[in-house]
Amino acid sequence: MGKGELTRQRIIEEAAPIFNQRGFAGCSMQDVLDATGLEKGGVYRHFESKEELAAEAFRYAWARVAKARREGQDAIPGAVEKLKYSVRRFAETPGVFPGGCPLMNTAIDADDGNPLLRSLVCVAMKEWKARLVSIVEDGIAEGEIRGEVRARRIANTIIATLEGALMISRLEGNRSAVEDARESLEVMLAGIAAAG
Amino acid sequence: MGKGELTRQRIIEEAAPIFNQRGFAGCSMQDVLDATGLEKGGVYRHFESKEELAAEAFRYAWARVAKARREGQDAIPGAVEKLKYSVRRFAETPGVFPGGCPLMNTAIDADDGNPLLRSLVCVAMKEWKARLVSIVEDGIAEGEIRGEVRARRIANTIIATLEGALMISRLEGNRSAVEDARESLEVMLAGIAAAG
DNA sequence: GCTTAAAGAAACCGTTCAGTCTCTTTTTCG
DNA sequence: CGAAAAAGAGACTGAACGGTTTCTTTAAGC
Repeated sequence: MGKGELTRQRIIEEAAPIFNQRGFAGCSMQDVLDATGLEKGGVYRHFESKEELAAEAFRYAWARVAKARREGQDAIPGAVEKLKYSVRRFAETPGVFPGGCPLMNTAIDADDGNPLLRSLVCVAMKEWKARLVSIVEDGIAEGEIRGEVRARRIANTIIATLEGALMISRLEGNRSAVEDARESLEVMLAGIAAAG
Repeated sequence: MGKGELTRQRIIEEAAPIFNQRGFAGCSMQDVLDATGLEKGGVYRHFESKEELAAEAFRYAWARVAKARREGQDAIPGAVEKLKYSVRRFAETPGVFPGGCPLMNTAIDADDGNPLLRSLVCVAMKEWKARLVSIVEDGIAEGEIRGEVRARRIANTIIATLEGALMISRLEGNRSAVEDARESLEVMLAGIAAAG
């Protein structure tokens, strides 16, 4: 990797927390210059616009967060246990990235404009949901989860409850909401397991 | 109400949807001028800063949304039924106000800055949660809800799930997430009722 | 209807915005 | 080491920013 690529990556890594904390409109290029110590020319050599930088910053932030949340999940046996682990893992890592969840932040920030960022969030959401759906469907196929359980409903509920709880927790400055969400989701997940 | 008060109110009503859609930093005073048809002097006579206008706009937007969600709730008998009604009502009115839920939007927009807006959101959240907690506690007192149920956990879960689902639904452009959230919450609420 | 105060228009302020361009410095590679 | 290419500094552009001020118009109270 040449020096240029290295600088480009460094800009993304420095800019990502700022964009995540202040949003696209709330983060100026001057903020990025201050954070990186570069000048305009140094940044605009690597990105042709603020939007492109914001898009790369989101990609980076989401990759970091998604990886942290996924960590250790593959080793967990059983669909219900895997889902419970996902929930627990989310509740245990509310502060992996400065500014909260990039998915939620960018979704709210871009849902009434900025088609590029919006489409990136859409893809990220689809992937996360697909991962959860696939775990549920595996569990149904294995006879571990009751057949009438609707996988999409479970996935939507897990994502919604966790993300909503994170919003509350960040607003209130404590972890009670994510902990409560975790407990409620565990009860729900216990309820989808097949009898016996 | 004099003409001045009327104009002030009109500015708030016209500005609120824009702030809710684009966020504080993403909405310029020029946008407000365009929406109201007024000039700078006409707006700044009634508000001493953009922040004050944004605060009033949030107050207005949240009052409108909260009222719509609360509508008809008092007439519902029984704690569990009241909670179910709240959930159903939320799921039925995802688009009461342009730009989605002002509580979530402003929470995300202001959680890393803007203390004034942040504090207003905090109060709104506290009130909503207290309302739900009080319904659950009433249900426990009446023997309708099991005594070991933790009211705060129920309230946090309902708010988190609904708000998170609304975020997903708005991102995806359909109602499936809020419908799934409603179903899951109804199952949870059925589960807190006392046996018999 | 006249007077007075409120309301609004519009020019204006300094600052910051995203983005461009030129020129210098630093790599990189033969 | 030396030449070519890449990287970065930093001045500059014009537009948009939030906010102020002055002056004109409109509405309200007697």
